[in-house]
Amino acid sequence: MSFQFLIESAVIKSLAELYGLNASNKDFQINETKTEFSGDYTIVLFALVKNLKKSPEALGQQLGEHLLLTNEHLFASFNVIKGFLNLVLADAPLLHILESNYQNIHFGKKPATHKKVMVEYSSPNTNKPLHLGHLRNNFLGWSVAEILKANGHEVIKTAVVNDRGIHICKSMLAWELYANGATPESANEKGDHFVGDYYVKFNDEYLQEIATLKDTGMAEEVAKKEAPIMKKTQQMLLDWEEGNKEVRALWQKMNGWVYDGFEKTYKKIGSDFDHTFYESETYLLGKDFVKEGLQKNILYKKDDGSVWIDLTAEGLDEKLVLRADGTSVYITQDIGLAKEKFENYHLDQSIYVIGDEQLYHMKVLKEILRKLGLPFADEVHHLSYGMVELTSGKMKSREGTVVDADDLIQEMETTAAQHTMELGKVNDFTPQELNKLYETLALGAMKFYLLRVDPKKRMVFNPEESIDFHGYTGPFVQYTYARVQSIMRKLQSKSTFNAEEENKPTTYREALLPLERQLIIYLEKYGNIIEEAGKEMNPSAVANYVFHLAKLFNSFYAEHSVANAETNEKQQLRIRLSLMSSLVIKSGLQLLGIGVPERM
RNA sequence: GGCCCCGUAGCUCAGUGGAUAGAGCAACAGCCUUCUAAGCUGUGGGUCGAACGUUCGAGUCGUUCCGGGGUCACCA
Repeated sequence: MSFQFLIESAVIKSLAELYGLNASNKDFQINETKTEFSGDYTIVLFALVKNLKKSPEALGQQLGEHLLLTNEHLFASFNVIKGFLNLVLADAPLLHILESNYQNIHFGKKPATHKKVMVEYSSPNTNKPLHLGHLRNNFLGWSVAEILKANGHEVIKTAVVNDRGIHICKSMLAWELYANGATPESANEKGDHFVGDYYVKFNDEYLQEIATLKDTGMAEEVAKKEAPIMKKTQQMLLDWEEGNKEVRALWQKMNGWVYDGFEKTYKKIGSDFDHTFYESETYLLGKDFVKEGLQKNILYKKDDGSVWIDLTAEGLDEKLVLRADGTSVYITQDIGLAKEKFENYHLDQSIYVIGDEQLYHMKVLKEILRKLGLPFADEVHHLSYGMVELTSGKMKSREGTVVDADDLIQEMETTAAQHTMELGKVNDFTPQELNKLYETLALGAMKFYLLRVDPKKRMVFNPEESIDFHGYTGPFVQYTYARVQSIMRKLQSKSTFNAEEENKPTTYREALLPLERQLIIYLEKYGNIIEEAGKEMNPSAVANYVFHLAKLFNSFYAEHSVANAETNEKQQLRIRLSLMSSLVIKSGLQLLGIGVPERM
């Protein structure tokens, strides 16, 4: 029962008792009181004024008095300024929140809803290593899954690995032509990078062949099709589809290398999946729907035998769903896979974490599912996110500006090590402990940096900024957690400190000080944040919250001492405040996939 | 060109139709014989892309325009 809800209910009740008004929470607004005014929560009265034919001031006065009278346990006082009724909460409910939750690791989380949700994210191609864009996708998908769990849903994390197709054949062919049997082991390279090199090699050769053909007077468009290396690749794809043993063996071998590499990266960044779909196993799905769609006249066949759907009435275009030769296109298998997901897992909702460049594609998919009359069509949700750009513009593999995920992590760890050494606070750590700390900080910085912005928006990756450990960053929040742990260690080492005593419920007689109040009120909102972040599927709401919480705690920390509190009662209170702050910070960071160090 | 998204401080971003638009970075000025200074406190910095409109009230909603991006593949 959040304060927000309690106040809402109290206001509705008062409006009924005072004026016989049957109001709902949509008829008025409750805001947090702005810092320049005194109060904790504010009722905005303007919307009510019309119905009640009263001046805002008079209404505020009457409502305030009535609220205070009927909820003396909740409110301490009120003031009215223009159309705003500012309410000050009493200490007792604040202390109650603190007392009953400062050790509650489930604080803010929702009870089970029995809603089953699948989150598909990551979904890499097996022809090159992961880059910065994949990181945003992975962090986002993982975090949204955790946030949905915190909202009480059952969540299944999945990846769809794009392991077949012409682009995969490109690296295979290049390896065959130029590798002389080299392997990741012989080259001493991570498997995904190794294969990626041959993908690059393919493109280099391809461009050269095009240039050569153009020199003979061939038009560029024709040259692109006629380049021998491209023809060989296409042949390889045909061989693959026919199940040619050698091609399949090569394919398996090279994909295996890539998976080894991916696994290392996933493990490092903490991505995990309950199930992985492989396109090589799903790409034939969906063809049945084409037959069905033709029978129902939802789809139509062109003269060349290709099958289309007309979505012009929906404001979209005509879209091919099956090639003239009867082979699937991307959307064909998507239709099949969508059904597979719902039927095999009995889902209530299916979320796709995919970049916004595919907004149109996903819209088309949903529309086709709807037209086919599939009952789950409306429960397909595209969680689209914006591209990550560099300060210099877009990442372009051709210009070598793609930020590689593994490199980036390595760089961040190096930076974390530098900062840590300079500060010299953990000189007694073992090398293992140090490495663990660097990893926690590096990933904390990266994840926070990529998750703190609204997923829907494009974002700029600024290397210097991302590596910053001050201000609105992961390490800042982690630091705040470590600070609390440090306080507790200090207290426990004191002979006067008694753990038994510390756990006894306390009755507080001294009034809460402003920062103590603010902290409790802010901590109490955590549940609302989880709910909001879940509804919007937006981890940045959590990042924002947890940062402000850390900020607030640090102000409190600078202003008030825990160890040398004025009285024993204040010390007990501040210990609980500190514990609860660190607990919520840890919990919130966990939802972002970020760990906390005990010392840093 | 059609459709979709975005324009908020020098930079990166917050901002459920409500009070004098906020953070971080960068700049400047303070604070470590007391719990971790990866911190705290303060100062400066804005025509919320532009114009109309709706509203008691617009950064937020609507229309138009300007600027940026995405997409409209028998690519994925």
